[in-house]
Amino acid sequence: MSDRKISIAVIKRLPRYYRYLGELLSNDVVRISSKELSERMGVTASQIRQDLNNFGGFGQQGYGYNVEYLYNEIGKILGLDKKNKVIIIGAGNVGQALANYSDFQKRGFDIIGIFDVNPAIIGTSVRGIEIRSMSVLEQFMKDNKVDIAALTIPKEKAPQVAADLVKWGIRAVWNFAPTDLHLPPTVAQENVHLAESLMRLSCKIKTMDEKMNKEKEKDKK
Amino acid sequence: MSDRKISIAVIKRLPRYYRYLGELLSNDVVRISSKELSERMGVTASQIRQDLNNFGGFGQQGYGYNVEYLYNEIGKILGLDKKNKVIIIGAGNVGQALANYSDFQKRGFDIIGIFDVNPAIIGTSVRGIEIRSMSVLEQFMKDNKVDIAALTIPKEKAPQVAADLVKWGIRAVWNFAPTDLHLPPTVAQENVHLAESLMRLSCKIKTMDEKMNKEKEKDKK
DNA sequence: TAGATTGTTAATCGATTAACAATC
DNA sequence: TAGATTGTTAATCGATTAACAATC
Repeated sequence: MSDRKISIAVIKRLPRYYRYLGELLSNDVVRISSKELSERMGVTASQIRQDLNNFGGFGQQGYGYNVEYLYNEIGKILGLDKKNKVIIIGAGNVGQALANYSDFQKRGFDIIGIFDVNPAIIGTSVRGIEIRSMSVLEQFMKDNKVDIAALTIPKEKAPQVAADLVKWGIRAVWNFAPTDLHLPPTVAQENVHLAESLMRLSCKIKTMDEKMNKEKEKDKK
Repeated sequence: MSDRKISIAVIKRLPRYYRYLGELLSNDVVRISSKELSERMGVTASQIRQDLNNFGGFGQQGYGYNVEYLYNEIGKILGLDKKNKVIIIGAGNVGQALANYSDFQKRGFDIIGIFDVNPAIIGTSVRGIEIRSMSVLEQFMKDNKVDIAALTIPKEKAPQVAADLVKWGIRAVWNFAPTDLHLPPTVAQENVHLAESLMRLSCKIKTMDEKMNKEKEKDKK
């Protein structure tokens, strides 16, 4: 099997393929060619074939790709064929939003615990999951094989909590705190930095303004 | 001035520079060299100099960069020197989380309206902002110069609402719905696809497992 | 068999890194 | 002036696209 190292660029695109294939599947489309998929997705057919070939030949010459098969194979690559146990650290607005987001459960991500330091909410429930005290987190980690921790806590606390989680055997950190965590290379990491996303959006508005101004100037001449 | 087209790769990195410079600034650091910044951020000094030079010479040979000046200049590039008016479409969990996130206000993003279709919550307030009916959105857009709309609504409704917003003059869409919006090239767009981020995380766990298994096999020999 | 479409190699493009002259 | 560090050009690297032989 492939010793090829899958580039981060390819991994970034996989969930989007998965989403499009899921839609095709629910529309009862049986087969699709890289050309047709490329037109729907707005990418090149070449890229699709190149990407998929990183994982082995999923298609068939003269036919294309079987939608259901390809959907399932990409699901396996993404690790969606087995359950992941998730805990949420920080039951603020974002933490509660994650807990309430049913799509995650559907994809095999089971939220098995929510933790917070605020005594006012410890003991209450979100979606049937009790909010526990941070003081019982270590014991909880010993009792449960937790895969993923979503960090929705203030940036000041995030590095220490992340270090503790690593010590207690976490396998992946989904970081919503606006700071960079320095995790060992054995622990997977994904950052969701909403403030940065919003700044990029603002930056893009500015770029567009300038582009339009330039075009106006050109029109004048 | 520069006719250079700023690549999307550079724009993606700018908010992170901005964050690090903000931290240096609050630690009263006056000047910094690309070398020192590169060590803190885990990127090459070459890349920092290359990136910053897209926008003109912010540094000084033999000295480095003035932290406050550079911070403000990048802020301007990101469009943070002027206020942005933001509305939130969809007052569910994510919409409410955004409304409650005070960091945005600090950076000049003013949330001036929240909209929803649910009669049970229309009229109530989040952070002092009244939740309005979607039926008054068109009039609201006429009365207010809205820059950015955060879409935190189900994916089925997102394309139509986005099209309406474009018609009514929105300048940028911050899309949280798990679907691709096809906006005209004059409207800026940023997608936050949480489910995709979580899948990538799961994929990375898998990749690490395989890597570790391979190393174990090697150790056996 | 003829047509279609993949898998894969080669060519191109763009982004990152290295190197160094310019200059504070 | 000597040392430091930028701005910028050149070299390298990796990712994307094009092309086409293999094959269903």
